Amino acid sequence: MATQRTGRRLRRGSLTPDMIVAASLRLLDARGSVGFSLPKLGKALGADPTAVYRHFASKDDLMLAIADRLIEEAMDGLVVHACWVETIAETTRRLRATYLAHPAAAALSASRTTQRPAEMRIVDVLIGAMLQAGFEDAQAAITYRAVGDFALAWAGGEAAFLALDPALQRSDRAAWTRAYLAVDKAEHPNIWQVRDELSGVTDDAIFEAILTLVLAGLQATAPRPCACPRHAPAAATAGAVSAS
Amino acid sequence: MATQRTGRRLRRGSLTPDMIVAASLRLLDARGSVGFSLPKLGKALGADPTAVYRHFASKDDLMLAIADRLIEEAMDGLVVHACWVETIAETTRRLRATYLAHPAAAALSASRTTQRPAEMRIVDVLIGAMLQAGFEDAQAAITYRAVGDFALAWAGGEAAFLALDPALQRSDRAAWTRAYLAVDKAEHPNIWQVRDELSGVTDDAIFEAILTLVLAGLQATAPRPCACPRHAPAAATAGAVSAS
DNA sequence: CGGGCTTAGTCAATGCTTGTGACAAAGCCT
DNA sequence: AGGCTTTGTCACAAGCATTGACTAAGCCCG
Repeated sequence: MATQRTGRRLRRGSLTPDMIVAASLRLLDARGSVGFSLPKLGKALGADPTAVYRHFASKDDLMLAIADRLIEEAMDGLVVHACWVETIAETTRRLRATYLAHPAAAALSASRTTQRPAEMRIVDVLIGAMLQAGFEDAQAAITYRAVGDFALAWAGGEAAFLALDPALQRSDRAAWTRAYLAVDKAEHPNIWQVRDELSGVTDDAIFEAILTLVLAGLQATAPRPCACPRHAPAAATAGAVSAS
Repeated sequence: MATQRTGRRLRRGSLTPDMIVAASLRLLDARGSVGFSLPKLGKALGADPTAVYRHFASKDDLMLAIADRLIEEAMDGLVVHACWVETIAETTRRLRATYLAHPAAAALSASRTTQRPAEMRIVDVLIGAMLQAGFEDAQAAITYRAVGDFALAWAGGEAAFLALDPALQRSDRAAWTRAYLAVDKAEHPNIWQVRDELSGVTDDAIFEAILTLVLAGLQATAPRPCACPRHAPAAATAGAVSAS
C-alpha cells in the first residue's frame, strides 16, 4: 500500500475509489467473501475501519463499483469478429474467464447491473451480432437479452460455487460421485446407465457443451446463419435439420 | 402457529425441522432476505431467538433444507413425456416457476445441492431424456449437466434479481430504459437501431427465447431428434421450437 | 503569508447478526 | 419414582453495517 502517514493518521487523499476497488478485489480473491467486510477492507488499506464510507455510500455501492470493474476487465480489448457466432462465443467465454478468476467478487455482484461504459459496449456488440444474424429489431432485442442474461447467469452460477469454502466444494463433488455410483438400478435406471461417465465430467466441458447448444440453436433459428466453415450449418450432424 | 405453551415456555416438541423450514419460506416470501435471520425466525415461531439451533446446526444447514424443499416443490408430480424435448422443457419451466414464486429463498440456496431424493429423481429424468435423444453415455452425461446446470443458473439468476429490494428493481429497469433511449447513435449504433424495442422485452419472453435456443441446439445436435409435429426441425419460422 | 472552508480520516457508539455455553424444565424409560 | 436425554431459554461473545461528532489536511482567496 503506497499510503503515507503523518503521525498515526493517513494523509488526506491517501484513499481513492480506484484503490479501494482494487483492494476489495485483492481481499475477495485471497480470503473469499467471508474475509471481506468494510472494517477488514479499511484495515487492509492501513486506514480506519470506517474510512471507506468517505468514498462509497454503502457496501452495496462499493459492490456496484466492483461489478463494473469485473465487466471492464472481461471486455478489455474485445474485438468484433467477422463471424457473429464467434463474437457471441468470445464475449461469453471472456465473461466466464473473468468471473472464474474472481469467484467471490463475481458471486456477490453478478446480479447487479451498472449501465457504465463497459457494459454499454458489450450490449452494443451483442446486439450487433444479432442484427448481423439477420434478426429483425424486436427479435434481436429479445435474443440479445436471452444470450446476455445467459452468459451472466451461467458465469455467476459457476462463480457462486467456486466462492464456497474449498473444503465444502470438495466434499460436494465427492458426495455426488458417491451418490452416482451407489445409485439403485431399478429406482434410477438412467443414472445407473451412465454412472461411470458422470464423475469425470469437467466444468469446462459442461460450459463448452451448453455454449455449443446455445450457438447451435442460434444458427438453427437465425434468418442469416453464419457460413464460416467451422459453423457450417448441420454439416457435422448431417440430416439433423433436414426438412421433411 | 399451532404451538402450545406452559407458562411462558414452549412445550417440548413444539418445533420440528419441517415446521421451521415452512416458517422460513413464509418469512422469506413475505419479508425477503433482509427480513430473515435466525432470531427473527425464532420469534416468528413464537419461540426464543436461538431455539432454531436445536434443530439445525447452523444457518447454512437450514438453507440446505430450504433448497431441498424448493426442488421437491418444483418437481412434485413431474411426469415424463413421450417427447424428450418436452420433458426437458417442462423440468426447466417448473424449476423457474418455483424459484420465481420464492425468489429470496431461491437466491440464497440456488448454488447448493443436496443429493436428496427429489434431486436424484430429476437427475434421472434428465439423463433419461438425453439417452432418448440418442446421445451415447459420455455425451449424455455432459449434456445432462449442461442442461441441468443451465436451468439452475438461469432460475437462480432471475430469482436473485427478484430478491432485490423492489424499489431497486424498479429503478434498475427504469435506468436501463433511460440508458437505451439516450444512447448516442455514433457510439452505439446497434443499440440505437433497436432502442425502441428494448424496454418492452419481458422476463418471460427472454426465458422462452433462451429455452428455445437451448432446445433447438439439442434438436440440431442430437443423434435422434424428436419428431413431434411441434418440434419438427426448422420447418416453420424462428420460434417454431418454442412451446405454449 | 494567513484565515477560513470543505472534506477525508478517525473515533465512539448503536443495533443488528451468527453462534456458544450454562441452565432448567419436559418427557421418556426403567 | 428416579434418572437421562433432549429441547427451549437465557446471557453473552465477537463481528458486522452504518451513523454522528470530532479533528486535522489541504485548498481557495485575499
